[in-house]
Amino acid sequence: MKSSGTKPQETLLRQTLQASGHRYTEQRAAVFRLIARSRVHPTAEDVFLGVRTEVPGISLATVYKSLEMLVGCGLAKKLTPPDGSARYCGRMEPHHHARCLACGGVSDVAGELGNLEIAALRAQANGFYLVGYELELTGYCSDCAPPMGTGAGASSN
Amino acid sequence: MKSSGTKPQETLLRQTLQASGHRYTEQRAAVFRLIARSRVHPTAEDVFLGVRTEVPGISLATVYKSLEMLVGCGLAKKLTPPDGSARYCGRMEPHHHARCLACGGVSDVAGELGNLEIAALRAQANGFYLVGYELELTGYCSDCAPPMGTGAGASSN
DNA sequence: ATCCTTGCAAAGCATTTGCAGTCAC
DNA sequence: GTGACTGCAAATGCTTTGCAAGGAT
Repeated sequence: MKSSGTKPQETLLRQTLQASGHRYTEQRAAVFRLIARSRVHPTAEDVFLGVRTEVPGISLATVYKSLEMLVGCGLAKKLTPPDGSARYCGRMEPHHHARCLACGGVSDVAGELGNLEIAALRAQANGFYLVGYELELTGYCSDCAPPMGTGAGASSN
Repeated sequence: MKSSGTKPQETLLRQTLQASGHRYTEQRAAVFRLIARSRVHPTAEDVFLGVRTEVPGISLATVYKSLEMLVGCGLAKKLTPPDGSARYCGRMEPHHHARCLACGGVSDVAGELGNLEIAALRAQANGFYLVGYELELTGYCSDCAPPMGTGAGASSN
């Protein structure tokens, strides 16, 4: 195995923090590592519990502050389910989110909207300057059976 | 002008409530009317303040209960911005939501995802049974200038 | 040495809940 | 008449904040 003294991920964090006038700390690094690695969109509390194994003394307030700072720097994204607490996403490649109506879990779906679709949206969104988008799919994950004979249909609101 | 003693909107509400085993009350009707008519995605508090002009004695708790019930019946939709409080949407035609990064306002954008796009999502969402979706656009509304020379780009996460 | 960050505990909000009286059915 | 709904107020739970001590640059 090859080990480099400094992981590229850490370098990215250092540089991004510096660029936005923030300092690199053990706590922020640990929070970043955890959400970047996680695939389950942890809540702030999840991150807190997870990070405590690496940084035993960290406080929940620090986790909140770190998460918001990462979001501000573009290193994480905040998901806000209609129920319960906010969830964070550290994988920054373009993808959508699929939320299960039964178990509440949120999983990632690869892909992004096509250019035609985007162009159509721009045209419709009269006068709105489009910067980004967030597509959340709702339905039932493979572990949760749909409530029988549901007519397959996808409706926006 | 032609006036019918009972408005079609009220009938819809009555029937939907009955169908799901709930009762028709003045408070619920007022809440429903307000969000069905509103174009600004009011918060629970907004609804509370607005409905009080029609039903002076209504309480905030009742507004919350009514809103959640309407969402449960499919007569309203709940939007959960990453900041602040939940917003409700009573216009049920397919459309997207555009949230302004400057003023925080949410406006509607007509349209729905194309069938090709949906099919692609289904294919990607391996094992996920798709029921619906919610597309939120982020950017700057016509009243708020974008922070100058921003490279036009739309990125999902 | 400077000033940003941390950790703690308390505060702040939005939302929910328990309960007795009231109302729709 | 019965059971659901309302209004009130207290409770809950997530998130934020103030401040003194500690750490990064």
